[in-house]
Amino acid sequence: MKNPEALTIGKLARHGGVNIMTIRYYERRGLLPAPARTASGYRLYADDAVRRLQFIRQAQLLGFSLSEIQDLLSLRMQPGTTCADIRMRAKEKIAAVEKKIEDLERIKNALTALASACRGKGPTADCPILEALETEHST
Amino acid sequence: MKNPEALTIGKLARHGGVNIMTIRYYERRGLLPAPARTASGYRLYADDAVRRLQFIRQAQLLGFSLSEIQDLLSLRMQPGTTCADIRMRAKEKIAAVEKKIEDLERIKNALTALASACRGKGPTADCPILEALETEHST
DNA sequence: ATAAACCCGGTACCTTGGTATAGAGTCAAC
DNA sequence: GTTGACTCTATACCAAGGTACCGGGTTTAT
Repeated sequence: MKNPEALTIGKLARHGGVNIMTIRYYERRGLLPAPARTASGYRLYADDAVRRLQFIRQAQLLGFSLSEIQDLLSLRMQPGTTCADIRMRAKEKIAAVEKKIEDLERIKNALTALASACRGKGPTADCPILEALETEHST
Repeated sequence: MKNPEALTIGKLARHGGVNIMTIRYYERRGLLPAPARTASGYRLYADDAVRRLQFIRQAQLLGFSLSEIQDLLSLRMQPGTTCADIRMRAKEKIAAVEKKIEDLERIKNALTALASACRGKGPTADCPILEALETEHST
């Protein structure tokens, strides 16, 4: 290991704040390219692996699944892909997030209605929340 | 099968709009009590099984996990449990849902900012979305 | 020169909420 | 009296995103 910029898997992991196994997992999934190896088989990563890992982590934080990230990464590689293609993925994700928020709002409203119907006194036999759960009711 | 209110598993499944396997799965998980059996081993459900299945389905729609539903069901059984105990579960769930909504709002805002920074023109090399993903950035 | 720390591949395991398959037995109808 | 629909148990499999273990080899530091 004479190359000063080469990282072993452990260093890359610490750098990126992830587990070593996660890195190997990403490689198996095709999210990280297979790196160079030493004569004894140790993985050696160049600096761009750090950026790549960063990319994956950030995209995950923004709600992209690993498959979607794979898609973004391969889009980026393909010549002919434009900024508009990427932006479309972002817009789709925004729409999906908005839908999820709406679903959760509906759930929250239903739960709030139930909780406020319950005086919080008495035995469970009289609990309006439990009663409501036993009967069909469009959320 | 002489009991007019006894349901085979298939009928219960159709009644509740779930798969037969799902019912057996719920039984294994302890969400549905083990029903009576015919001499040949067929499950025979009474009417309350329909209500129980309903309960599970409704609670799921409100965002409760199967474990939480199990908790609700056993609470209901335990003498001494009050309406307030149930209401507390509902309030906790409301808080969890609110937190999830906040997380998603933050994600949505970050994505929206990225998408609006992207003019949607040019090659991916200049895409501000991809650039942003490669650099640390608190969402 | 030897112990500690690191890395290898392969496989199995975890969570959540189910679904599928196989091989066998049972029930109802014609 | 047999065909077809139904049910049984047990086991395996799915997505998603990892995590853990095992038995071994390697590198580094003292």
